[in-house]
Amino acid sequence: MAAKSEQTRQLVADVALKMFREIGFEKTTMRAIAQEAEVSVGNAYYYFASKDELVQELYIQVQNEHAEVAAQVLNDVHDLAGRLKAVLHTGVDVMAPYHQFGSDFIATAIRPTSPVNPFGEASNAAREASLAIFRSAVDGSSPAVAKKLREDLPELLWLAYMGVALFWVYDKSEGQRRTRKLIDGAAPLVARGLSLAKIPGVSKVFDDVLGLVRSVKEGS
Amino acid sequence: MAAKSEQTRQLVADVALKMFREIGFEKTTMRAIAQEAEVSVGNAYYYFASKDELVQELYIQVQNEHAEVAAQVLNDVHDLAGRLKAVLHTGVDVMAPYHQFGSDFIATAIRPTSPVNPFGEASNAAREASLAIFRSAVDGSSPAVAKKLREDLPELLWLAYMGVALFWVYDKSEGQRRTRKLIDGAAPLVARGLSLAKIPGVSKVFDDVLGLVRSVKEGS
DNA sequence: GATCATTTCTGAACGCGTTCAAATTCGGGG
DNA sequence: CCCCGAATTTGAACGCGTTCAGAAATGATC
Repeated sequence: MAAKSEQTRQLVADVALKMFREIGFEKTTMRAIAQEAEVSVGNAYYYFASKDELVQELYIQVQNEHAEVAAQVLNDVHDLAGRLKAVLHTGVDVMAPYHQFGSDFIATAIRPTSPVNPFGEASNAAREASLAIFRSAVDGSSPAVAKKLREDLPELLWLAYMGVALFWVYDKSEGQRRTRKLIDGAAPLVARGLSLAKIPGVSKVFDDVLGLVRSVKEGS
Repeated sequence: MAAKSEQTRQLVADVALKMFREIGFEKTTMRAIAQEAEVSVGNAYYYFASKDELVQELYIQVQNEHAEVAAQVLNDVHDLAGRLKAVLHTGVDVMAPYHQFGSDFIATAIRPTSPVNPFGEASNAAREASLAIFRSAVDGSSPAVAKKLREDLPELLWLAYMGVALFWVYDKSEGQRRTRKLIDGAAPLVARGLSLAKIPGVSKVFDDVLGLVRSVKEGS
């Protein structure tokens, strides 16, 4: 029965995520996970090559939940500011249970060799899923976003989202109220700022920003 | 002789920084530092409570060097774009020897409990020194920056600088050419973007951005 | 049911950052 | 010169993430 193997894997992952949530990253030792799941340490390593891979498991799960919840909410909102708010707020919502875990997660994720590094190979799928949310938020908005912005905007918004996530990690206000405030304030501002692209003097600056983004994105 | 104590401290710090530069963060173990400096492991810990504090030593040294070099270069440049370029390029210059060390440094620094966290208490002095560079770059520029921007701009630029540093860490192009390109492209764009603040329709958006920044910066 | 390769599992061991009780060295007062 | 409290130094020990040789369970083949 191949299910037995998968069962052990799930057991370890479930125990780990539960402990991450309840007692944080550092106190959740591999030995403690193994003991709680009633397997040997080596057995946990048979399924997860490192503690980081257990973090990746969490990352994927949170990401999937975000995509699901955001898609739901986006059905009812049509202006760009509202859609941005929706995506960002739902993002913070799904991360909420892991707030105390956040700084350790980011310290792990920021290392280029980490499987959870959002810019890295190992999380291509997760990043694409996350990018798709922003693409949907932009493409589905009415009034429509200026054509020339439509291609690069989702990626820039996703980058901004990484910034919001960083802000959220450091946000010690109760319920991370300041992050909510930032989202509520920034989303309409971004929408209004983008609408300025029609003003002739401003348009050129926008073009140059996009040009710079594109030239820097590619290597060389 | 109190100098003997200081001598040991310096010896440990010097050996550590040299090893950080030459073989990176992970291979520079506390045991290796102790052995190279010909002291016991415990003795190294007598002067530095953790490996992180040795990283802090490096951080302060790099910061001081940046302040010094930047102040020098700023004497000869007067337009905002040029001054920004100068500060950013010199920043990258002084970090250069530690590029391979960068990701480990940032992973350490991003943890709120770390002494090198740029937003944390322990590096107030270093942050103020860094902020002062940007304040000088803004205040000393001619033509002058719009009055209403002058107070908050240095902090925002410093924040952007943190972003550039992050980009630099991930930049695997030879000599970090892409980071240089980003700086050369972004600095004039920022200067031009700021000059748009005079356009009536744009001015209001700027005001709102500043208002948001201020309201989010303070708690609650 | 016996055989055997493969998958799954075990726990001791390694090197790491860090801690700490004890040993050593130092410097000033008798 | 000697003594003593403080500063400095030592190295064994702890818990951590990770590794790995080998034991146990599994399932395909006859």
